[in-house]
Amino acid sequence: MRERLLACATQLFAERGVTGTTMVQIASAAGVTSAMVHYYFTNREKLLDAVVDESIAPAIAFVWSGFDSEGEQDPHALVEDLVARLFDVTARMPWLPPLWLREIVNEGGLLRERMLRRLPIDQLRRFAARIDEAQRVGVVDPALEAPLLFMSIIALVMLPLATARTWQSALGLPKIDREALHRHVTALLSAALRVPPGKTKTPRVPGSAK
Amino acid sequence: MRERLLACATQLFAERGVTGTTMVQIASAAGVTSAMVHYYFTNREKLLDAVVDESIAPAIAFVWSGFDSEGEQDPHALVEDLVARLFDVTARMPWLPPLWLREIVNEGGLLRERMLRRLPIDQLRRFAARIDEAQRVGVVDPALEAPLLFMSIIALVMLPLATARTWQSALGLPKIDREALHRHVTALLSAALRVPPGKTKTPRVPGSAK
Amino acid sequence: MRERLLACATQLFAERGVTGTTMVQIASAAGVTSAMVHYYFTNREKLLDAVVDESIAPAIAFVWSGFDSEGEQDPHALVEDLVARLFDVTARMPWLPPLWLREIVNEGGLLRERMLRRLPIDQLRRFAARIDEAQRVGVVDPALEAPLLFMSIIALVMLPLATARTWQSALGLPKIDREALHRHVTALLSAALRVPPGKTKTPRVPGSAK
Amino acid sequence: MRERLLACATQLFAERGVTGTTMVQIASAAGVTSAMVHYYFTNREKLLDAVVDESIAPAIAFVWSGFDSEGEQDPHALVEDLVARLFDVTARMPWLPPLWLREIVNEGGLLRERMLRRLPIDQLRRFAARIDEAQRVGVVDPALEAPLLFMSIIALVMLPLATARTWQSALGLPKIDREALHRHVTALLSAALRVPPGKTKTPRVPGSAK
DNA sequence: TATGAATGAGTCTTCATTCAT
DNA sequence: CATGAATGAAGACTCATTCAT
Repeated sequence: MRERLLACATQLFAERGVTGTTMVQIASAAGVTSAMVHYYFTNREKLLDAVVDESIAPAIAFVWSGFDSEGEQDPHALVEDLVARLFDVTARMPWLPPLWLREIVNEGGLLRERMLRRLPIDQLRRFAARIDEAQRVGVVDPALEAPLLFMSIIALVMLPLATARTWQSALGLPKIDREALHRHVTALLSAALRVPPGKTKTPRVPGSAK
Repeated sequence: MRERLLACATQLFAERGVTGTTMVQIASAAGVTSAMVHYYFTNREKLLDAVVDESIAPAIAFVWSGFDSEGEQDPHALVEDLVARLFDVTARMPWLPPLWLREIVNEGGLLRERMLRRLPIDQLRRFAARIDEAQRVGVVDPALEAPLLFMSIIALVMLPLATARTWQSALGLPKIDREALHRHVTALLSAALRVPPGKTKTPRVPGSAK
Repeated sequence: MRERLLACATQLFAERGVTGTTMVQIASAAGVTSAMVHYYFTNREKLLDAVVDESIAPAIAFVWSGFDSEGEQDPHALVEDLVARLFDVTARMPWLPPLWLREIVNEGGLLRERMLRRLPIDQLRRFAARIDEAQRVGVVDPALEAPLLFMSIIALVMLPLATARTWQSALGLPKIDREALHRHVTALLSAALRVPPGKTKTPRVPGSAK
Repeated sequence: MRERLLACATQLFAERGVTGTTMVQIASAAGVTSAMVHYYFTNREKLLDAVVDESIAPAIAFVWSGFDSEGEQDPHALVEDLVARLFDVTARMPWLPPLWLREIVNEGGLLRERMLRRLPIDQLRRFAARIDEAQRVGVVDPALEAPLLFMSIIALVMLPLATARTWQSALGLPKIDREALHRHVTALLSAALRVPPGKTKTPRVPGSAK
């Protein structure tokens, strides 16, 4: 029952936003009384904690899993892998993109504070560091801002996925196809990382010269 | 007073979300009673209408202004111009990115329905068409999905801007610098559009052969 | 303007009840702002006073006018005259019956207290006294309760007139015709007053015997 | 609790009118919070529905009960019976007369629409038809308007009962005595129905002549 | 006279929360 | 575990009233 309620809460938070979802709605989505939600989570606040800890955090952890272990990795493969993991996790948890955009990324998002503490800051920093190094080595276009790249990746994947089914189709535009989006983002990013022909220069790897 | 209230409403909607903002909050942000908000807007619904019509729609219109007139334009310049306009408008209206992300792009956003009717669908479609043609002509990397490109641009610019001041700085990461972001996005997109060296082929312009 | 507002107020009070009518409604019915109503009447309370004093009281006074002067009068003619005056006044002031029923006769009516002070109690009492005497003299059926007769008359005339146009017609019953109602009430009352054949006895007028 | 609230609501509606009664008043009359009224009735509108359906309609139904079954009935006895039932029901439900007058009979009454659908129109029509026939047969004074008679009866009984305790006593007139009123109305009506001596003629029963 | 702007109190309604069962 | 009954606080909205212009 507890998981059921948690799932319903997560789902509804993604659909209607946290502020827009009442305890009764969550309860009746799970087929029980709102008193049950209090029985299991005591509080609205504690329910939000649970959603962050038990729904969102694991999803994020998955995205970064495998980043650590794979010691020296080609930055291109690294990014490609990251994108793949994002598509993987959002396929299994379609509530992630809207929830992420609305309640975590956004200023004033209600899950933000809670999520901040759980973000893999170290990994984010290491990711930026690795890109930066790749730029210095001349494997990645130095025009990019290494610290901003991760957010760009997130944006490219998550935002289109967060726009509901109705969005594009309502405009008469083609519905977003996950496959197409995956190809599109991968193409876009790999082209963006690539060092432009003219700029190719001897990598200024520290110690490489002499 | 009316404009003042509208500005406060827009601002608060961006900060706390539409559902998270009460009439009293809007009123007292403007230094008046909540009754005044009803005096000028009659309704919460009508207030939302006004925010869409008078705050958001003009901002969006600006982004697309100048798209029509400039008949035949190089797609690279086109994209660059679009990005520039996005940075221009968000500099003057910093509430736009969070509001856009939370209440318009997102599934279940409360301004969504209202905004859908006012979106420049024709221009969106023409933009996609122009990219598509540029791909056929061989001026833009054919690996990209033309209909998705616009959303990618929006995502790359808006999402980082929507993450509040606290976001990155809280992580110990460098605060997002608009200038840096502009350079970053421009670099990323121009690299992405560029046709990769190997792929360069004779443009298959319809009717050009024979 | 003052009279205009008073007329609108009276009309609306009759249509929607006093509690159901707002100052703004009255004002806009007269084509002005609600501030004007306060300008002329200072208060909602004072407006009610004015409606009672200047709209209702005169109407009631008219009903009783001519009762005093006509010294000794046949009770049958007296009742017939009363009914006639009721039909006369309600023809000119169609708002009277609903207002009377809802706000004056009824327990908790908002104009009640105010009207009580202005009711021609003396005349009511004299009317009852005269009927009573007529019963003792044997000109009116002694089975009737003299003190209740006046209210019966009011009821027979006012209540049907207070039922709006829609009432009877909505039921598929014939719309109430003032002429028919007048005939009906007159017939009903004159038959009711008449001393039944068998009961006719020598009038027990005090002092008449000897 | 639900019945308690319903009773309080009905009572207060009768005393102060529907518009003049707030949810809080009803709630605190029952010793609970206004939220409870919403708990049981969801809505003010639905509360009004409930009052009509569960308080008023049954009372009205009782008045007409026994009208159908008694096949051929003397119109005089019929009217007498109707009056008796009206006195019966109002003795048990003293809120009926004021509520009836203010909110159902009156133009703009708030329970009107709701009650219209539940009125025993057929019976009203059959009642008029029966009186009409009695007039043709010569058993009832033909000067009366058959379709108006029912309303006259209602008026004669309900209006005096609706005038609160304070009404007559405030005027120094004797308080209305139910017994006296019953006798008075019965006497008045039976005299009114009776065919006047002179007019007695051979009933023009269809088919009786020849 | 007449208005528009402004307010404070009050009304209906919703919702998180509690608690006895 | 699960519910129904109950509450208090808050939110949207209305309305009488005031006042400067």
